[in-house]
Amino acid sequence: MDSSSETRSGIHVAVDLTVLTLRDGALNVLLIQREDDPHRGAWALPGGFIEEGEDLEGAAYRVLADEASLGSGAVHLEQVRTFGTPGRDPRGHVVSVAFMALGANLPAPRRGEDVADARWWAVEELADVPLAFDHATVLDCAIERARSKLEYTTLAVTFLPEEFTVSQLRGVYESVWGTTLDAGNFHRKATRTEGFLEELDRHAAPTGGRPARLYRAGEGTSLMPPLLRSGD
Amino acid sequence: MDSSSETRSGIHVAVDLTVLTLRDGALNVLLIQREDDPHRGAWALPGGFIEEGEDLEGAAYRVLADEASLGSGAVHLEQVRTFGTPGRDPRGHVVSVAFMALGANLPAPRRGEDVADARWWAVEELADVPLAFDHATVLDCAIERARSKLEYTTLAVTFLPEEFTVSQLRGVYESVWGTTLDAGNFHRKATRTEGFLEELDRHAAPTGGRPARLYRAGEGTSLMPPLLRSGD
DNA sequence: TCAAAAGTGTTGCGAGTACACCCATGG
DNA sequence: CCATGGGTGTACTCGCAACACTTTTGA
Repeated sequence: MDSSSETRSGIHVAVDLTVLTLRDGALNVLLIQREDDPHRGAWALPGGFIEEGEDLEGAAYRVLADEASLGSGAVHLEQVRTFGTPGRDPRGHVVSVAFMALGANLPAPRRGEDVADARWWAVEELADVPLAFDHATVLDCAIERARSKLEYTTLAVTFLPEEFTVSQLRGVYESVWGTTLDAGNFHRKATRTEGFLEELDRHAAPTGGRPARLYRAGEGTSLMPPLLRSGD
Repeated sequence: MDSSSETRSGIHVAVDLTVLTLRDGALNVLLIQREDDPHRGAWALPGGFIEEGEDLEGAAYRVLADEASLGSGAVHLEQVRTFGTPGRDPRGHVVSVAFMALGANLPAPRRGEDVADARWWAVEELADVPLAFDHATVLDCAIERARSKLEYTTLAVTFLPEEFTVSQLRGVYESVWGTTLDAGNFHRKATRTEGFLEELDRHAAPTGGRPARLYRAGEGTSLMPPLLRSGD
């Protein structure tokens, strides 16, 4: 990735990543602080230009490794949308394919090359922070995609470790949606939906009450019928 | 658009369009027959390279005009997904942003430049036809998007003229989904869903039975609760 | 009068919501 | 014993599927 600020001729293709995880029960996104112009010092989504012969997903995984020091192991990567309005990048015409990456317990990032700083931000506290380029729009788009995919897919489990309790799963929904859900109804719905959860014989260590049974992700990927955000 | 078959260096960005309409109660897609290599003589989705400084949507509308002789008036254009696997185009590394365009009563296409032929195909009869590049995948992706968006948006009306009957609207769902729906239940659902339909005082000419009231599209864009494909 | 299409009524079922209530553990 | 969280039972409501039925036209 050429991070100089000179204008470049031709159309360039980039990927931008919205990396989401849960930290302390809040939805967090990984931002990097730009070391170079344009938008030097501003916070931005990790991203980079794709190289000739490189796959879009491949480029996304490369950026994940370079700028976020995250391996491809425990993340769910998915294309969101492509942004290509001329002028969105002052260096020239850049068409950027936005991805979202979801993971469980992602580590604090090491800062990569061309990056002044990198850290997790709670999406709630991000309202006032001006982001570089059109990344505020890209971020909104990815978050809305994640929120809606929780409704009709089993994607929520990607925010959790391999073994988890129903309460933890409910916590994912509550954190991502910013709502509260009825514990009993959620338990029934989650455990009775075919393919969502696989019951284990073990229990988690009690946290002040009755110990919760452990589950792991089931085989299914779609939730039918879906789990709807109530206050919609 | 350079349609020669020589390999080009650098990464190129294109748009590919899945233009859908209803003809004789069947979902049809517009394909063009390629005049030049690669895939000379094969049927393909209309598409073209974007020019520097050109918007993605702008490029899509330009292709619609050039290759399908369709104005931007009566089509709903929407981005679907971006395909960028190296090798999908033998000329070099081409990243293609797929769009779907939906319209009512779209005219028989004039063939544009670099196009040997252009015509509508019923998507049903397309199973055996080999398409150029990865366009079979792109087409499937767009059709599935259109099918699912009928469920939770008011998009179905874009397949109809400005004034239409509830039966015609039901016909859209039946054609696109390839199902049959209960006429009475559909009528209730469509007319009672807030923002979907706006009732007019006129009736359509009878077609062998009681004349149907005319409606036009309402203000709303989302269907809540959604209209689900039953056999899912 | 009959066929055909538009539109309404009715009933039963499946699923969600609210909330009461029991279960199992630690303090 | 009590507090806390896990998990179940139950009553109410809402929306849909099925399908019978009425309305309004042309032949």
